[in-house]
Amino acid sequence: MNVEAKYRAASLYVGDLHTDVTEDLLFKKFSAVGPVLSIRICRDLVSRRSLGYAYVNFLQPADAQKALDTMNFDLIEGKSIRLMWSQRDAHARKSGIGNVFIKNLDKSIHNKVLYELFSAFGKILSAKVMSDEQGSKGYAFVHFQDQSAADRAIEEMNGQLLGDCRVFVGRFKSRKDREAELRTQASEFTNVYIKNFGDDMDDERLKDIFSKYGQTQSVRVMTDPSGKSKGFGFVSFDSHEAAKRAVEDMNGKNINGQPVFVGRAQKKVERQAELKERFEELRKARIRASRGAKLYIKNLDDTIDDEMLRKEFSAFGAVSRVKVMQEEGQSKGFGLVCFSSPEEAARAMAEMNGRTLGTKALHIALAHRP
DNA sequence: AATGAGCGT
Repeated sequence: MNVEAKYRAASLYVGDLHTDVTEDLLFKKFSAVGPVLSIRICRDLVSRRSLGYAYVNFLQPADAQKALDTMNFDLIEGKSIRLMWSQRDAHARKSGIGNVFIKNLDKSIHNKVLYELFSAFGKILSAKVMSDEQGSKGYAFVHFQDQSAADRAIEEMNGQLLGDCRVFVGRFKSRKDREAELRTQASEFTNVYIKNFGDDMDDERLKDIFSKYGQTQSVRVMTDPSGKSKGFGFVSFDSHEAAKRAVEDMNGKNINGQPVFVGRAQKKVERQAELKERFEELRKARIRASRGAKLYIKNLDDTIDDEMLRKEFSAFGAVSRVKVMQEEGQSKGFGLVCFSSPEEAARAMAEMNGRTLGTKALHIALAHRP
């Protein structure tokens, strides 16, 4: 074995390091196992800030093995370090072979316990419970060296009760694969959401209306505590084809004399994510629209308030917002006026800049940050 | 509910 290969065999990767951890500290820690040839904490080229991982190069491979066996998940600066053999082949690390995803993991289960639980199935390259300042996030990854070990772990562990939770254990899927899978599931929906049918509705009648599209599994009109319809409900069909027909045929049709919305039922989180995204879009659009349409006004007379400012500026266009900045009910002497277009704002600035309002001459500029 | 991050001299 040449020199390089020999040292390679004694190199450990240390991940999940606190950024304050120094070479010195690591040297002291790992020297307790055996002679350390070198330590390298990887740092940002410019800021020199730790990237949160390091290499520990032992002189003897046996010492590296010993460190791996005895120091994995030890806490440094309160963070559990993750030890692995240095594996420089990116494909070997990222192929996903042998990688297992675990969710619904009892929060009391930490890295070491996870490692011990799963090492029964084969050699583990890396194990990690995802966590934040609050502790475990309830999901984890165990990367086995061999796919066969991963398969055994899935077979044996999926659905087991660990602590108070029945864990899910399955093959790891990349984000891309996972998203594709979710899209496929969504496209094969069987559950249908119906809204805007008013309060004159019950399960039986809703079932009557939708049964013509296929066999239903469950039909439910959502009600308030007094039992009154909330105007929306769900119909779950046996087949996707039936659900699809129901959506295609019923969406926009009248029930109780009003057009109803009929579409794929979304999960709550999915719906929330969509609403959030839509809200974000709206916010961005508003910012885009207000670019160049917002005036910053200084040297305001103390007596000028929102209403007066609005009145003065409305002559130049549609004022969407006015605000005289205040502190303890007292004008701070400056404010903002937003128009619906940059043209209106420019006109207002040309006409009003320097004009006296009350006792003082206005100083107007375009507000830069919308 | 949740499908990482991470590889140098």
